Amino acid sequence: MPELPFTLDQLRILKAIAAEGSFKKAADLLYVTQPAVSLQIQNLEKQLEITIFDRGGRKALLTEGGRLLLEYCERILNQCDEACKAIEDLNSLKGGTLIIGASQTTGTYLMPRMIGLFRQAYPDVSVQLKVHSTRRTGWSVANGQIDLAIIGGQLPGDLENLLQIIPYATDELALVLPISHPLANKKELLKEDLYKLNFVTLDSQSTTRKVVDKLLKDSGLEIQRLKIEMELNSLEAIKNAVQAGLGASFVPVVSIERELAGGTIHKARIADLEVKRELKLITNPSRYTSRASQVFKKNILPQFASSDSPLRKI
Amino acid sequence: MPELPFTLDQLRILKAIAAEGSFKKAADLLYVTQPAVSLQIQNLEKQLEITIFDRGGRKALLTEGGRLLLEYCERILNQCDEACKAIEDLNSLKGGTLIIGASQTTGTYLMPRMIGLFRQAYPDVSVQLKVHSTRRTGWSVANGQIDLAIIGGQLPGDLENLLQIIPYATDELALVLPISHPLANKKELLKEDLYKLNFVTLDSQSTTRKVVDKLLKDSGLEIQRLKIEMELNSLEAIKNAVQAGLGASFVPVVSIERELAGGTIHKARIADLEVKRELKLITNPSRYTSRASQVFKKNILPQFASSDSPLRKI
DNA sequence: TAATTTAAATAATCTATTCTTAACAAGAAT
DNA sequence: ATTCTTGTTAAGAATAGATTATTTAAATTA
Repeated sequence: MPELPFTLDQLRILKAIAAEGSFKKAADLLYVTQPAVSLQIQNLEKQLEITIFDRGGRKALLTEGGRLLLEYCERILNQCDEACKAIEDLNSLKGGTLIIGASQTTGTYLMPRMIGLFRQAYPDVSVQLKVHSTRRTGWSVANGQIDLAIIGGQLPGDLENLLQIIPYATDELALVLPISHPLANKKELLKEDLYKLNFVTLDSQSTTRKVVDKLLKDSGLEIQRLKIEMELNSLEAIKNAVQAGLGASFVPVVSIERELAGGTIHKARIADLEVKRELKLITNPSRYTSRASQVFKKNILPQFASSDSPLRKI
Repeated sequence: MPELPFTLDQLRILKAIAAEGSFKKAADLLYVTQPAVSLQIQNLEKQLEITIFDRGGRKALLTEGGRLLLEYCERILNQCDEACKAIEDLNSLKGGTLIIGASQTTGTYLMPRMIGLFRQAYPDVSVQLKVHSTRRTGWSVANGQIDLAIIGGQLPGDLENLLQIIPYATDELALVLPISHPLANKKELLKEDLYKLNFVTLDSQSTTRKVVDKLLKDSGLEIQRLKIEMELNSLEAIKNAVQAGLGASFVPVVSIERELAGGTIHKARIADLEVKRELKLITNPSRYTSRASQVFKKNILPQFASSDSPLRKI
């Protein structure tokens, strides 16, 4: 290794001697014996080919070269201290960045509350939320652009092997009706009743739409027989449409908490059908897991998958 | 010794890996084996309690903590490089300061030319000239405020033991007369002639004045019989007075080179008297001698004590 | 899918640094 | 003069760090 002309230890000794004006006191300060200090300074002087201290008089005084070196020395040691502090902050979550991925739905209704809770606990960690399709989110986790993500859809097969996929909670896709709708009075509906409804849905590219279609199909419904009044591109739009009496829809329960509490929308129960999807936590097992990421996973996520939450814990 | 969480070598390795994207290449770059690199990074990660590199993929990629550390790392290493350069410059006389002491006379007539020569050779070394009394100059050398000095007077006894005093050159104190003076025509004068002259002298506190008085006394002259027309406080004033025909004076030859060359003043020869003093170089043997000081002493001084100079070399 | 290649981790050994203790020298204080 | 303090020198001990050899894991190639 092409040698550096000094070590940090030597610089620390230099600084201590300069401050104390004595080799002995510097040695005490650094908890080493005095010869160790002498030797290190001698090495330093030999390597730099300068004299650093005048040892003649009562005190050890810096020479011109010594003063010059000391200036740099202090700057270097300060930078070292700062580096240590920054790393400590990172370790104790007083700094750093956590990048979270989510789909449109979870990103809109779930993540804001989670992130709020996290930042309440760790206000010095900055959090970025990246809302993308399930597919793109998966890839971002795979190549490290995202620390962790929660997705509701199905990942492409090749990604499933690369990523760690942990079932996290069950998200019910509730059938909602306008409160004025005739069927809103019935205690329980049956699958058959769905054919009588007019639906307002997300557009067919949307993950949630695909999930709903698949689940309905899997449960034996003929989805082409369902009447779709209109396709909208956001859950908010759909909720407004439903509330305005334009039709029914399957929407994630997380998205209608406020409306249910306010009684502005009706959530129907279907006796012979339960439409639900699994929300999955995905991480990249082959990558470094930041402290912030670990904490988020361990402390924040469980609070949103408890029994009193609209999400059912698995 | 309370340990630092990292060494400069570790930082250099970190930087190399970050630059090359590979432990192996970093090892080659630093002329060490790959395990040495691995071990050092492992130590670094252990000591800082962070993961620095993602070793999973094809390239070694920095984690968030790694990037953070790298930033400081680069700053620290840059400072180290700068420190080395500054020290090198100092060693090669491309920097630094040389502080020279002198009495009024040498400071006025000798040092400016010496310093000029020195700065021609080493333009990057800044030179300070401190003109003080012999006594004060001596003390300044003793306590390190001055690197070296040339003095013409006598040092206090206690300083003589502390300092290294090297006879450097002989400075003749020439008797000068107005060119129109009757005695200016005589080839040689005798001591006795001095009693016939009117003198213009420096005031009695001046070192040069004291030296002249002492030398004349020692040579058997009755100095109280010498007629002093007036006392002035600078050699320039005296020279002007002599040239104006107001009287004679003993002045250092270094101070009248120009006048002699121009024929505006007459330097008399006294057959049975030689008034001369020794110019001495004083340094502090118990102190660090700067490179600039060494060079000044070795290369510059001799040029001013050569045979063709008004100063006679010893 | 197996085989080859490449990079990094691990383990054992050895070297070299750097510390400590001890003895010594030089100044300052008593 | 001698006593105390401070720094240097020298020799032995402890430790950190490097090397070689081997293993593991991932990626490229056949």
